[in-house]
Amino acid sequence: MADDKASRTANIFDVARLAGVSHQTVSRVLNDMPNVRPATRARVEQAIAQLRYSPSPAARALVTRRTRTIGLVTPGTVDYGPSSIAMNFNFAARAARYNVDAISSAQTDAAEVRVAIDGLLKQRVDAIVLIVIDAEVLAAIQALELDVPVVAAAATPRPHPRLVAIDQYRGARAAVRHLLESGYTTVRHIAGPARNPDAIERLRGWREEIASARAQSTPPLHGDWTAASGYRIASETDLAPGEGIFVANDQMSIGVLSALRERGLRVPDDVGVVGFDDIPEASFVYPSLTTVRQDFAALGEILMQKVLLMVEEPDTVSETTPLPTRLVVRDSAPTRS
Amino acid sequence: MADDKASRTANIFDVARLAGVSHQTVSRVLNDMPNVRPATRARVEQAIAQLRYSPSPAARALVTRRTRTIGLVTPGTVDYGPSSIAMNFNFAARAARYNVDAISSAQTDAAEVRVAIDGLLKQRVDAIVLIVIDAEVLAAIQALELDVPVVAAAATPRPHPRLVAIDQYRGARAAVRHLLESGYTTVRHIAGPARNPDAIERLRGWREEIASARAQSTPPLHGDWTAASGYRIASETDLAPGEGIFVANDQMSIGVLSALRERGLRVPDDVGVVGFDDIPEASFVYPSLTTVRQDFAALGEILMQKVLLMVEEPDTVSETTPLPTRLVVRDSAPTRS
DNA sequence: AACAGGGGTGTGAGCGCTAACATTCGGGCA
DNA sequence: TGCCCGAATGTTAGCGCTCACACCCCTGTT
Repeated sequence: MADDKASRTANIFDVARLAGVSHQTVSRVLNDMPNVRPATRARVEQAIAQLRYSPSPAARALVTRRTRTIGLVTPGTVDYGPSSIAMNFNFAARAARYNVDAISSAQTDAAEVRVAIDGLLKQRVDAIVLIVIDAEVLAAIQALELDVPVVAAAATPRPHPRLVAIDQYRGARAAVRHLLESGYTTVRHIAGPARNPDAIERLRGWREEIASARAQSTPPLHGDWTAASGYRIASETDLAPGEGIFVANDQMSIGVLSALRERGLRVPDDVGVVGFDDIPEASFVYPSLTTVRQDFAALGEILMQKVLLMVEEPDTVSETTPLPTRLVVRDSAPTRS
Repeated sequence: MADDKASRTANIFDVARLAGVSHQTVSRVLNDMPNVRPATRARVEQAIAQLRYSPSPAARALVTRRTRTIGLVTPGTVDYGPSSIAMNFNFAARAARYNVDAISSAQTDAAEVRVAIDGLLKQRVDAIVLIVIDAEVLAAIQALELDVPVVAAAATPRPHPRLVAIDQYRGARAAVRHLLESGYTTVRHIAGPARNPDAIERLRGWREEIASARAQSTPPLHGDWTAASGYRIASETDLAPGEGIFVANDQMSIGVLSALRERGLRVPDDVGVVGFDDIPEASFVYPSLTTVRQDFAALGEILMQKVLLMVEEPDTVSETTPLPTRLVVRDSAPTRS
């Protein structure tokens, strides 16, 4: 198996020599530049294949000052929503021939995330993507004015050029409206973390829908997205039969259903429950969960589109309209008039 | 904000000049080499801080031929187990000051994964980590003999130097034993995908425990890890009261519980159910799920340890003993004598 | 017939770092 | 006093690319 010279991997000069051209011509072929005769191009491509040559990203990055790598900061959890977004973003990035440098960071405070971002910057990523971070952390990062584009997946009351989101607000309103229209007297809200942007938007949607329906308002109860927190809150809270509960995600809903069961409150007869996300298990819990479905695949694509735009023509970047959601009605809050 | 010269980012020479030393001395400081006078080191460090200098990974990679980046191939799903492993590996990699180049790949066939791996190789990653891939795909990759270390998280009957795993086999045996000891006449198995290594080991554990207890054997039923598949299988299968069901993961268990409920089979009175993974929702489904807990955090660490070993001293790499699991008993299969 | 122009290709420099080697300097010892 | 040695530092040569520019040759125009 001994190649020419200690069988080190081929470089652009090896290819050039084999194809009988200069290294610059090889470079032109590699970068799809015009002004290369088809016959020459073919010879070069043949040489590339024969030597199993692939250009060194390091050498390229050194001179172009672009790494074709995007830094992705994911929350240090395995929650369905964030994980789905991350995964779909990964697909989209690959389709655009970008690499993803991923880093999981518990997003407890700005310092934590700052460290993660600094790590990515040291890698000279071309852009940074943040997934549903704490609202204050998000603000802190936005204020940083890094010299690399930063795009975040997070909901806000008004569209922002550097944010991409699913329409949590309208999704929440639809969920609450459904409960009210199904005859529940009012709707309580078991919310996500108080500073999570998506949680805030769901809460806002709930609050405004309650207000516009002139239903009785109650204070929101904040969980931490986990089933355990949903269970705890639903166990401790004073719930009247006839009320609906809008839970900010499906995992917490599972905890809520468990608590209601223990307390002898029947769902949907005594209490209606609507979740958010439509996790794959939502149809199979008992009772099956009415919930708000989000199109994470589309979000991943849009995230990447925005990244490309910010990297390539930062000036043209404008607000992105949040993606719509869809209410999926199941047994925990069936349609009744 | 105009710096000296068009405010391009500082390089090693800028630091050297500011500190009044040669660039090589700066390099020595950067790489923690000995033979630098403490006073000199301090001056250099001061200059680094003042210029906010950070060394270019591209330039480094170009000369050292190491990128300090590990390629991570994750399945293109958001399943709890693989996601947890990926996340914990990410933490461990960061702790070891390595970057993670992540790539999600639907692991349907070897070609698919091959493309993902080739992409990582083109990035010149120092090592590749594969997460619970199809067994045949795994074999195909192992056979490839890439010139980069490849470590996989996947269970096998016998330990392998390039694999790291949690002891699925013994976990499965414990689960099945628990059901038998609790009085169920025999235990059926709703397995994972037929070619998934972890699924295969869980199946093997089930089969051998059944055999050694001389309980009646039944054919395994293969799902695809989703609640929907668990539901479908449990709906279609002929189940006798008094039997236990060992389900290869918790999501499928949720589907199974749903199907049993519809069929009027009570859990645990008529049928006992044990899952695998101990997802955070396991305590909150109805009835709460007896399951096998895996220590994904530890697995992530061990994965990284193995990677480091393979990168730094490939010859000393030996088999790793699979990590133990823990049976968590809840209502779907309580302890009874 | 001379020349402008452009497609096709080659040459040289330099991106920012590390590795290898060269040099300096200050003792300790004969 | 001179020499040697090792610690501390400097110098030079690439790593493998792209960019800017130089060059060639053929065609079409005046």
